[in-house]
Amino acid sequence: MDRKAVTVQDVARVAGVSTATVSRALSDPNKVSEDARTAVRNAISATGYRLNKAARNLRKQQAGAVLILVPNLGNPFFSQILQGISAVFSETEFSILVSDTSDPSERDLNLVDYFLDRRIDGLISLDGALSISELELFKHHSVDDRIVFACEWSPLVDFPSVRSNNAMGAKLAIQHLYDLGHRKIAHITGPEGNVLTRERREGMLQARQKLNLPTCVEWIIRGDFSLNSGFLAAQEIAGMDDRPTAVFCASDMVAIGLISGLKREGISVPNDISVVGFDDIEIAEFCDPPLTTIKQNRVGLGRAAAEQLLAQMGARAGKPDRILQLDVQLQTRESTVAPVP
Amino acid sequence: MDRKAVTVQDVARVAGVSTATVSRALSDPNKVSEDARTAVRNAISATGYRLNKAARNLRKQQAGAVLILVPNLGNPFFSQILQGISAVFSETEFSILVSDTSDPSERDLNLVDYFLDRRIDGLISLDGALSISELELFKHHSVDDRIVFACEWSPLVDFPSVRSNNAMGAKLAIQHLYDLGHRKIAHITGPEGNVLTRERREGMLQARQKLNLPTCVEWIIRGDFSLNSGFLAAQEIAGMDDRPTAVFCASDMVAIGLISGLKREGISVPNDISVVGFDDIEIAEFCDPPLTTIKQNRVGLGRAAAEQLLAQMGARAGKPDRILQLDVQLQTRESTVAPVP
DNA sequence: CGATTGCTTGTAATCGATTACAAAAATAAT
DNA sequence: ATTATTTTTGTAATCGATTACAAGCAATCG
Repeated sequence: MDRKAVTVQDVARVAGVSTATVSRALSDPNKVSEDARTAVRNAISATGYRLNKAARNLRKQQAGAVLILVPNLGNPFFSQILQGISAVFSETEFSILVSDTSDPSERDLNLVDYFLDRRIDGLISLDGALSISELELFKHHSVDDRIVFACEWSPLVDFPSVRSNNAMGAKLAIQHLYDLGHRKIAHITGPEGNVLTRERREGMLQARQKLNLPTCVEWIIRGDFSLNSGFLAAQEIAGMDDRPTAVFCASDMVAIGLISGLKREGISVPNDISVVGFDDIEIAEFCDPPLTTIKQNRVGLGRAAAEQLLAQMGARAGKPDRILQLDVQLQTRESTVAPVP
Repeated sequence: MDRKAVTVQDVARVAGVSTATVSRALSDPNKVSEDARTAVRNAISATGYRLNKAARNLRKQQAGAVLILVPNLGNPFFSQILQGISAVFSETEFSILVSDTSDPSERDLNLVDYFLDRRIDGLISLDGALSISELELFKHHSVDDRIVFACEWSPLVDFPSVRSNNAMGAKLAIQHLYDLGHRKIAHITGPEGNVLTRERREGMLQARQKLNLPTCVEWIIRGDFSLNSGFLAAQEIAGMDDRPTAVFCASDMVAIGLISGLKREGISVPNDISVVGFDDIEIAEFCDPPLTTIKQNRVGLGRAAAEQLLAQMGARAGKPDRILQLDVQLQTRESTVAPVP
């Protein structure tokens, strides 16, 4: 670190070739003769040469990094997607920067500045709630072809996106409860304005309609994906005249909060009320009772998003501009049973 | 993005000064006259100039980034520390790179290469299990003064470290159980070789000795911080001739798995056995029963580690604390009660 | 045999900001 | 008024890799 850096110049001198040849030997070996190639290789190991990324980035006008926008780093759900993304990029030249959009100290920095400052070459956003002005800036500076949404997405633009089939998940959940014999099914939603909330609620309403299930507005309870919102919903349900026999929750966290709350109200799960979650977080299996839920392939989702971004950054000509929807599965456990007659 | 970049040259021309003055106006404004400063400021907004990080980094021989090593990104415990780290660095010039040490694809790359390739200026490791060869390489290339451990640390070296007072946590847990009247207290450890496992076990043994509690080897059960290891430990406990009346778990996840497993065995928490966790993860409050646990200040820990690294890198006036130990608190909930006589 | 093509190589400009050095201007001191 | 000192400024070298351009050389072709 301290000793003066070894540069291509040094390698060139030792190898008895020019710097251009060294550089070519590194980036595109077939452009160089066999002799030169081995000479360079030897010189590199003799000198202990290491390529300087900053110099390359400056010359090539790139950053060598991508930014991952996470709504909440403290949420295990997102961090597993991050794991998938990380796995893909670790095999490339790109480093990954991580930024938490819930962090107010990051909020003052315009996202597009990351691009303009040449700090990143691409962006994966797990946050669908980017402001319209931010999104317009992306287009205005024409960096919109280097952005991918993962998990969540913005309904305001048609950027490429990788997501789970949320509507399908909702349908699987409702169908499962229906098959068990439930007819009075409640739903605890996610936060208003969130695309996942919308997709899951729509999917549920469609399934409900198709099965001719009664729809009681009281049974659609506003939540926000959090443990606490589930806990609060339990009180609401406990106070209902016409109680549902099953509840489909927009997330596992809500479901766990709900179960905790229902117990507090003296209502047993699954005996009195069946509960279905969404996500299949790790802990779902160890709840009491173990949670029936909709399983998302989070790591796969991250991987797919990363691959998509790499494709876009590589082949700028053919932009697939697609929406990739990953299937979800019903994971049956013990929080759902047939209703007592 | 596409249009030719605006450089200091352009700003200099518009402002009617030299590039040196522009650069100085940006990095050290008091080195420049008031007139020049405003002229530069105006020229910058007139031209829409943005500083090119790659060029600066090249010239200043730095990377403008720090690497955060996380043992497992999918674990919410670590990601909250990350949140604290992120909050600090977002106010600086540094970007944060994140790498998952459990990811095999990252394993082939020597960590010290990140430094040698000038991709990072500093490193925060949440993983205490770095190999001795890796640690020696750090010293050999004298980058060891730009490394900080957070949460975990390596007993093989004396790099600066920010950690929770794990022994204190263990003592608080044992004392709490003792005060409730428990005398037969079991412990489910973390994975062997882990420093946190060691600290928590030692702290527990010390507290136990001080209180003159019986120590039955059977009551020290090997775990690995995971839900499943807690679940398995339940079976072990159920099969004991002399059952403990309380269990202190090395992590909340273990505790939750344990409670789930005990229920499966027909053993009730807290009526038959009291349980204490460690970490106070968000869900601990919503378990059934809500979990008594040792609360760590994870975000604070991340912040402290970040501040420490900044101090070491010289970017900030700093405290030279080599080892910073953060206090932990007992969080009493309903998983612990007095034992039935 | 001269001309054309293809492969390999080297020279030198380039990416954009920083800074050593020296000169110029402004201020203080004698 | 002159010298010494400080402040402000500009010129040009520098960081290290990439690549446009041109040239050298051998092989192929008519």
